[in-house]
Amino acid sequence: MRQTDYVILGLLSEKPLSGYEIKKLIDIRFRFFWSESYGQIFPSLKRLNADGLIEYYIENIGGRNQKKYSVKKKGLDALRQWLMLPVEKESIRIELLLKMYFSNYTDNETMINHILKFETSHKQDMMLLNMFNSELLKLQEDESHEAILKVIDFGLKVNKAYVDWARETIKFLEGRDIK
Amino acid sequence: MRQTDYVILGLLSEKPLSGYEIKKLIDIRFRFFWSESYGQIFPSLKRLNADGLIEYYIENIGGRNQKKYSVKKKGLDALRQWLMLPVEKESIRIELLLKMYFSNYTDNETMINHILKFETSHKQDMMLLNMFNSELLKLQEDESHEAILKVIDFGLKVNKAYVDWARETIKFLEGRDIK
DNA sequence: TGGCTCATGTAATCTGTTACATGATTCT
DNA sequence: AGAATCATGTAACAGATTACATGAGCCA
Repeated sequence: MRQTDYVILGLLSEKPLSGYEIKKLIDIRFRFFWSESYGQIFPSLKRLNADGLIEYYIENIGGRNQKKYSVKKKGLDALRQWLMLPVEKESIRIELLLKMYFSNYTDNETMINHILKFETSHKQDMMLLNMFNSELLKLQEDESHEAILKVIDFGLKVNKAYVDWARETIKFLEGRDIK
Repeated sequence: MRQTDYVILGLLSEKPLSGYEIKKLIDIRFRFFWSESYGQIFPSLKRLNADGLIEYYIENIGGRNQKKYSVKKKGLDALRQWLMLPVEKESIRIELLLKMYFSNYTDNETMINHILKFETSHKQDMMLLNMFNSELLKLQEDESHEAILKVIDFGLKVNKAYVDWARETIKFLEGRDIK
C-alpha cells in the first residue's frame, strides 16, 4: 500500500468515482499540495480491486461507459489505519528558490520574470481556493466540511506567503536595477 | 543534465566541495525547499566530471582523504544557461493535508497529535532560518548575500504560515473536543 | 575496544511521469 | 468532417530512496 492507494480510498469514501474522475478531483482540489498521474491511478485501482479493498460496476452515462469504483469495508479499515499512522515528512521541491539562491550568475531581469510567473500562478491558486471556499460555505449543510475548510485555509495562508514574497522580491530586484 | 546536476554546479560555484559536504549543505541550507540523497549526488559528480564540467583533487585533512570538486568554465556556462531556462513547476506533497482532508474517518486526538508534530518541526525550521539569517547579517560583507537573504525570507514567511495554521487548527480541534 | 562520525560509492528497489494506443461521444 | 473531450489503460523511461559495503579516524 502506497500513498496513492490511500488518496484513492479517501476520495472513494465520499462517493463512487471512475479513474478519470479521481484524476480530475486531485488536479483541482488537491492541486496545491498533491498530484497523481494516470500511470499511478489506474494500476492502483487495479491492485485495490484485486485485493478486495474496492469494487466497481460499469455505469453508462449518455452512451459513455464508466468504471465506477466504490470502497468496501476492508478499504475503509485500511484508510482508518493509515490515518493513525505517523505523517510522512512532506516533500517539497521549489526550483525557483534554487535559482534565486544562485542568481548572482544571472541578471535581474531574468529573475524578475521567473518570479512574476510564480506570482501569477499562485494568485490563480488563491482565486481557485477562494471560489472553492465560498462554494462550501454556501452549502452550509452543517455536515462537517470543517476539515476541508481547514485544508483550504492552509492553501490560502501559504499561497499568500508566496505572493507576498514574490511582490517584495520583485520590488527589491527592480530597485536594484535602477542603481 | 538534471536538476541535481545544477544544484551541485551552483554549490561548487561558491567553493570546492566533496560529495559528503554537498549532501550536508543541501540538508542544512536547502532543507525547507530541496533534498538530495547520496544515490543522486555521487553518480551526478561522476557524470559531471566525465563530461568536463567539474574537476577534483584529493585533499588530505587530518589524515582523512576527501575528493574536492570544483567547477570548470564549462560547468559555469551550463549553470548560467539553466538559470535562464523557465522555472519548473514546484512539486509539493503534504501528507498531513491529505489526512486532514479525510479526518472525519479518525478522531480529533489523532489529528491534533499529527498537527503538533508538524508545528514543532516547522518551529524548528524557523529557528534554524533565523540563525542562518543573523549569521549572514553579521558578515555584512556588502558582497551580495542579498539573494540568499531573500531565500531565507521565503522560508520564514512560509514556515510562519505553517505554524500559524497549525496553532489555529489545533485550537479549533480542541474546541470541538469539549463539546 | 567499540561505537560514532567522516567519507565514498553502488545495486536494488520503488515511485512517478510521459508518451502512446485505443475508441467512443460531443461540439463546432 | 474534424477537433476536443471523455475514458481506460500500459510500457518505457526517468528520478529518487534505501540499504548495504567498505574503510579510516576520533572519542569515551
